[in-house]
Amino acid sequence: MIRRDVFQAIADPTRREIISILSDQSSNLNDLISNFQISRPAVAKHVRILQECGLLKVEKQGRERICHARLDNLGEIALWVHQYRKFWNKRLDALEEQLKKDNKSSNENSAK
Amino acid sequence: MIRRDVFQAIADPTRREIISILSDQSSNLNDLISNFQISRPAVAKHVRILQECGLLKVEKQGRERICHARLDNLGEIALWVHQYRKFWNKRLDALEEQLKKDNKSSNENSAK
DNA sequence: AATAAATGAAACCATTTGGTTTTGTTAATA
DNA sequence: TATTAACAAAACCAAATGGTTTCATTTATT
Repeated sequence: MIRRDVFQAIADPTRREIISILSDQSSNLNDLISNFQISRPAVAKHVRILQECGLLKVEKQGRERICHARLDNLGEIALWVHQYRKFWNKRLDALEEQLKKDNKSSNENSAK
Repeated sequence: MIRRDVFQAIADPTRREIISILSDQSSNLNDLISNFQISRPAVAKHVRILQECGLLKVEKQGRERICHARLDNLGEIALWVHQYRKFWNKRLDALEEQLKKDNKSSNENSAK
C-alpha cells in the first residue's frame, strides 16, 4: 500500500467492484462488506486505498462510516485513454454514439 | 505475472511509458530499452505482459523483434471509465468537445 | 568459421499486494 | 452500566510483482 495512483487503484477487481457498488448508492462499511466473500479488514483496506487516491469519501456518522463514490479522478484515466483514441476507433464509434444519446436524454440515469 | 488484463497492464508506469513510446513509433527491443534505466530483461518482461494482454504485437524480423502498439483493447478501459462519466463531467466536457473536433477533421492524424 | 548482436530464458531476490486472524476502540443499546 | 455493533489497527503470511544477474540461442557480420 505504498503506491497510490488511480491507475493502480482500479487495477484490482475488488476495488472496481466497490466503485461499481458505491456509484449506484452510498453505503456504510458493513453493507459494503456484505457484498464480498473476503474478510472485513480486506475490504476495509481496499476502501482505504480508494480513499487515499481520492476515488471515495468516507463520512463518519456515529459509529458508522458511510462511503461515497467520488470518481472525479477517473477523469485522469479517461484523458489518458483518450489520447490513444485512434487505436480503438471501432469502440469509439459506439462510445460517441452513447455520448450523444446521453446528452439528449440526460435525465434518465440507470446505473449498471 | 499471472494476472493478465488491461487494467493490470496499464497500472505500471513503465508499461504506460512503453505504450507512449510505441504509440508514436514502432521500435525494436534494443531501441525501446534504451529509453529506460532498468535492465533489458526487465523491459522485456513488461513488453511480454503488454503483448499477452494484446496491447502490442511483436514482429520477428531477422534477429530483431519489432514492437508495435496495438491499443484496441484500451477500448475496454474507455468503456469502463465512461460508465462513470457523470462523476467527472467537467473533464467530460472537454473530452466530448475533442471528440467532435476529431470527427470533423477525421483525416488529420498527428499522433501526440 | 568465428565473432558479435539481438534476444530469450532461467534462477534468484526484495518489496508490494491482498489476504488472514487477533486485539482494541468508539458509539449505541438493553 | 454492561453489552453489543461498527469499525480501526496490528501482526502476520503466501503469492505476485518488478527487478536483477547469468547463461543460452538465433541471426548477422567479418
